[in-house]
Amino acid sequence: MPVTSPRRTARERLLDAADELFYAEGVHTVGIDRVIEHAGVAKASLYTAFGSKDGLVRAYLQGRHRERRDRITRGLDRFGTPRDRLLGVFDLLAESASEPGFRGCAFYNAGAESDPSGVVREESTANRAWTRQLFVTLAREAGAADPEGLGRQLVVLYDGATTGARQNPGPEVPLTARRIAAMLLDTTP
Amino acid sequence: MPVTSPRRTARERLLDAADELFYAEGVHTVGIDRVIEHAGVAKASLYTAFGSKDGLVRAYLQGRHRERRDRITRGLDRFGTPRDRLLGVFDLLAESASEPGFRGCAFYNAGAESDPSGVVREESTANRAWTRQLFVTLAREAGAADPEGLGRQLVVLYDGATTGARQNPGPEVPLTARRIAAMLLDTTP
DNA sequence: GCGACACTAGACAGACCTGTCTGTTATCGT
DNA sequence: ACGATAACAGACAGGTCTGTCTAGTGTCGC
Repeated sequence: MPVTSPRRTARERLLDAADELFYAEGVHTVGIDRVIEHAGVAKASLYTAFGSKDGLVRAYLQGRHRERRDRITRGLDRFGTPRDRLLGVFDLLAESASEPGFRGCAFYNAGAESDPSGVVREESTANRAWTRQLFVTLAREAGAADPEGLGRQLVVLYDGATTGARQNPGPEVPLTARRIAAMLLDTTP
Repeated sequence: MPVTSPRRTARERLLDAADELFYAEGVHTVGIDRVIEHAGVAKASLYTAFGSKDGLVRAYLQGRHRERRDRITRGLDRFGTPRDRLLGVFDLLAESASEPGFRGCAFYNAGAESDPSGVVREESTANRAWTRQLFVTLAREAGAADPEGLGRQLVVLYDGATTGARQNPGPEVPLTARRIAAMLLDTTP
């Protein structure tokens, strides 16, 4: 098999289409037919690859989680000091929030109109747990006296920045959060 | 007519049912039939009173906005100093977030899975504008050097607290936001 | 008493949704 | 060459959704 498959598999195209449509319009609003049409794929291929719409939604959210993790961990490499790495999370959010098509947190959006039990909840808590742990770790590396407490505060800022940027796209809101985070770092060294 | 009407009108019962069901399960998830059944009302009554489901959604959001405004303005009366009044907004959120059935911001939840144009967007921006103005006013009364800037920061905290409390009900997250807000007030007097 | 009005009950249309099933075509390892 | 596998196209079933329409019921002012 070649390194880059000449023909993308149906599963990949489905996942790409789902990612695009689900994020832009919502997992509930977008129906199966829209996804398979956008992917150029037969309906049976979806059900052999993912089993159900729930399975596709789960794969979509898992992909969002993995991509977000990779983007952040890779993006933080460019920052030198622990302090800059911590604040860098907000810089990266400012970049994401400036890209066209930014619509806030995919997990929150998916969960807002789904029954709380089920696929969305699971993937959402996994994603949130990772974010929280990221901030705690960065706070510890930055020499915070209470890394757990500072991590909790940073999560509030991060959530607020994401929510605000959703209604108000652009880097402004995340950078406002970044400024508050910097103040937290400075006053509790 | 008596002061308290003996029989609640169909419109009122519909609005109550919509408020309960839409907030708990989402405007998109809950269908017309669920609402009229819960209200004990005929379908025609809904369409003569509100014209369409969109009309009912708009009335639901307007009611949420009005109730939230009243609860906050009334709730802030118990606080004395301008500083306490500003931080009191977070205390009130902590109380709301502790009530059973708290599910975060009704406007964000409704907007997460709706097309951006339309009813939800309009009511949502109205609600956000009011919140923002509230914080700017309170910041000014508290003697902030830059009320607009501080207001923006407080909105980020408020959004973060609401979002966090949705996934993690109880007073903890709003009180974390309150602590950060207090720090902002103290460091920029 | 009576007309206006608000409301109820429920059938119905037309659209859309998920999921299944049939049958056909193409590609690939052996 | 050939069987397995993957993917195609699309009809179909069964359900749910919004919104309309018909027809009947009660209540209130006058």
